[in-house]
Amino acid sequence: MVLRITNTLSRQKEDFVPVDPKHIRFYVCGPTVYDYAHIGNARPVVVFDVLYRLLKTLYPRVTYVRNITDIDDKIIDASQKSGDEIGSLTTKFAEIFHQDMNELNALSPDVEPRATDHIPEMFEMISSLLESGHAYEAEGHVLFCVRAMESYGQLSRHSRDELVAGARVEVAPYKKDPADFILWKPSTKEQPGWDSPWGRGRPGWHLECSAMSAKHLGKTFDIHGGGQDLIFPHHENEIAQSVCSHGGAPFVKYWMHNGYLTVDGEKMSKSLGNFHTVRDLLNHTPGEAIRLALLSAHYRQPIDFSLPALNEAKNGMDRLYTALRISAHTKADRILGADVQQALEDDINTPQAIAELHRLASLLNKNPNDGATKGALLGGGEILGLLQQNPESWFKWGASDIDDAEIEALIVKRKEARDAKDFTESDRIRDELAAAGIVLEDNASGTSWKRS
RNA sequence: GGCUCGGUGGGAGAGUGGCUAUCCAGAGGAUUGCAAAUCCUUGUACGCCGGUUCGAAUCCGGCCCGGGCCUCCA
Repeated sequence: MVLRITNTLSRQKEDFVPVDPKHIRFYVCGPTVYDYAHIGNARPVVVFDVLYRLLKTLYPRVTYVRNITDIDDKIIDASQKSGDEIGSLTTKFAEIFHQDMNELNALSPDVEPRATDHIPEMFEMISSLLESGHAYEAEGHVLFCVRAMESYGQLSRHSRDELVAGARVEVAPYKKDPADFILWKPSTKEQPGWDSPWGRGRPGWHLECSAMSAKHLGKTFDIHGGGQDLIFPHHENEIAQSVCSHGGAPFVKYWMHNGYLTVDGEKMSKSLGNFHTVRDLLNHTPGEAIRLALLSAHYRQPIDFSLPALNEAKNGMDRLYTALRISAHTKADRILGADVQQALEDDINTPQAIAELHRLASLLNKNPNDGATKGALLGGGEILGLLQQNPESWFKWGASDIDDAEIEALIVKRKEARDAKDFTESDRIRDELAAAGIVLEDNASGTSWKRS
């Protein structure tokens, strides 16, 4: 079986044929660091992390690039509101982003370029576009001229003529056509800026990804991912900039886009108050449960995120970890089973892969000494970025009024009561622990416990 | 209006031209001092109408309903 992925360019599932099978290169649009990451930001990170892990098992070398946008008008606004300098603001939120994504078991990309480190590359790209007649200067701005690109609109299937003809917002007076977009814009004295051949200013939003992907992956590379909402205009404009500044060289072979995340059935937004930051969720749910929730629907489907859904994901992880706990003394070598691999090779079908994990868990529950099954469960978990800790620490995760030593002491007391057939006392202790959120499980090897 | 993605059992959510998805919840049973966990058994399903086919929830056409995008957005 070969890897198959749905390519937004064709809207079809295609066999993945690498540009260079010895070296896979892919790029995902990363965060704009001006605030805490929300759960919607986490979805592409987690989804493309699974793709990254899969590619690494299939090919000898993979370079994964995910940028950090550290110059943007939203950042400027946040800086003015908070009074923090832009540099310290972006450093702070980039660090928070890293911590949060680490809690979700997302691997670091191989390269994590920052926009502000690539201003010279952006200059180069703008110059090239001006020279080739794909861009023009107007009132301190440099704009991409959509009319100069015959194939503009292919990814989003927008007709260039329609985009040129109609616009639903007021068109800036310096634009030749409403669909033209900014490559470089002037900065006031208060705004951050760089001296450029076109005056002091800052880059337009789309430019950085074109400049950074070319620098770190080359003009033509395999996969570019991001959220569905980036198809237009962001990715469409990336294609325009890259193709036109690279003499028509193909840009990206496979475009992948993850679906939207809603919260309680409604689009997440600050005004609706249904806004979950990853950090908030991590305060009362372990990262792997959040990760499972994000992977429980196929990446292209919309996913509704809610606290009950999150709780169900937690239960799902509990079930998988229970099988590992039952087989704790079984030696196993981690191995990626064929069923999990095939599920993921089929357009990253994570729900199918998770179902396979559950099948393996059932097998292991029936036969805890089966090292091969345990190895397959661990290996399948690994490629999904799940089951990365030992079961005991999983079940002891969380805070309660009672600490581990007290729990253990009460369990010893309960055992003494049970040995003496004093079930009134042993049940009283169990109830006391239950009231504190501790659930006991008696089994052949003794009593284990977990925080519920 | 243009583009686009969907409508599967109580809930979540895959998949396939004919064969149990899986998980949660429900029912019954095994096990247990009683539980918990686990195991076994178990009900209700593929929006509507046509067509192709020996056979369609799965392919084709039409219709109904819902979501998203159309220059802030993962």
